[in-house]
Amino acid sequence: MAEAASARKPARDRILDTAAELFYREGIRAVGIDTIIAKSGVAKMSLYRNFESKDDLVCAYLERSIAQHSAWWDRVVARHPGDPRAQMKALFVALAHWIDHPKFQGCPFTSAAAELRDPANPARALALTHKRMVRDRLHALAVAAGADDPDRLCAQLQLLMEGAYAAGRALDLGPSNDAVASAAAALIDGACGQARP
Amino acid sequence: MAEAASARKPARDRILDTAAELFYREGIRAVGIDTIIAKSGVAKMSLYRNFESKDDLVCAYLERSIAQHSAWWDRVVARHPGDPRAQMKALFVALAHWIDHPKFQGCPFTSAAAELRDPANPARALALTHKRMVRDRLHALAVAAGADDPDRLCAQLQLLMEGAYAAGRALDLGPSNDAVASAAAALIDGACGQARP
DNA sequence: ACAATGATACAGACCTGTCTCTACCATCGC
DNA sequence: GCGATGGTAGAGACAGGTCTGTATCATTGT
Repeated sequence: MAEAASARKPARDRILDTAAELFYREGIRAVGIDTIIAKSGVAKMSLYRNFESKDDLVCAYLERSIAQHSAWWDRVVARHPGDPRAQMKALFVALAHWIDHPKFQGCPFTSAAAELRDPANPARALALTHKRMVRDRLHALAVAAGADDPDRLCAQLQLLMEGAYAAGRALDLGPSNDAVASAAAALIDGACGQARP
Repeated sequence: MAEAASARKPARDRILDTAAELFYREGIRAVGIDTIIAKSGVAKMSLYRNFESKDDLVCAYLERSIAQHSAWWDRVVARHPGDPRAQMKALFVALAHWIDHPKFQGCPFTSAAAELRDPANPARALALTHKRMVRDRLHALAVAAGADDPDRLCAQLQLLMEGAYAAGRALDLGPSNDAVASAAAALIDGACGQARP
């Protein structure tokens, strides 16, 4: 009776799962509607009954990715309650691990913004809004850690974060995970003085 | 007798100029052949007589960009002969300026790699080869500057470089130019000990 | 019987690449 | 001098494919 889990899920979920995997792995513009419906075993009308358009599907994909990223961030931060400096460092260690994952293909939001240049594209707006949210979170951590210049530390760390995404498998620049965490630690320690361990 | 310079240039140059501007500003996949020939005032057959295919044109665009980037690098480095530490820092200061230029739209090679995911695509290969060349150059500078761990410093600096490209206008993360140069200086000085000024 | 879904055909737009035809202009034979 | 010739380039039609999105019909599970 019970089939494979994927077939039991409602059509909308199967579509979104397939679209997310393909969009991330092969790019948004490179993946057509026909490919998505073929790979998810769904009728085209089931897709267009659940999503207004491809753009709408792309937005749903990005929104789900934002939620996943946010949950990941919360999980990492929760491992060092009350210690913002350790939280920041842990984020970069976790990022380094994610970059080494075989399925890693760069930052989905940066890639989406690179593919969708039209400033009016709602998917692009989603990606940019997310980046701004990450910056705000980093900034709050920098303030909490007592950085001498939180703005600067926050900007530096986001540069590093973006660089780590870009230089990972997306550009296959070899093992850079060590460099990510060490550079972040150097910048954090340098900016927070030697106050409170 | 003498017309505008643009009209006097041979067709191939006009095509390449137009394609480079459009590819960089709007993305490679977003710009079609018809747009290029319309904007450069050239016949379609003139394009296909000078370039085998669109892929070939994309490769020519990237090759020219590589040459321009290489010349830019040489110019910056030449300002501090025999002083690799100053050369590295100057590269990041120059990069910060370039990021603030109104026409800046991210790293053309990173964008190309994000748009062209097929590993067999020759344009993608060009972009990745160029990134590797940049790393080698950075590595040579790190060695010449007497870094304690040149591999690590080189990796960190390239992370920073990629991050600066990604976090610039491409993601409009506000003024980060100061952060780029200061982070680079902090990493360089930290890695080179306090030896030779 | 009914609602959701699969399958498929189709319309309209766009994209790459080919083909034909014409115009211009420099060079060469005479 | 001067007309013929050949190379370069503009204009536009066209073929073949792909993409998004719609409409129609069959199927299945309850």
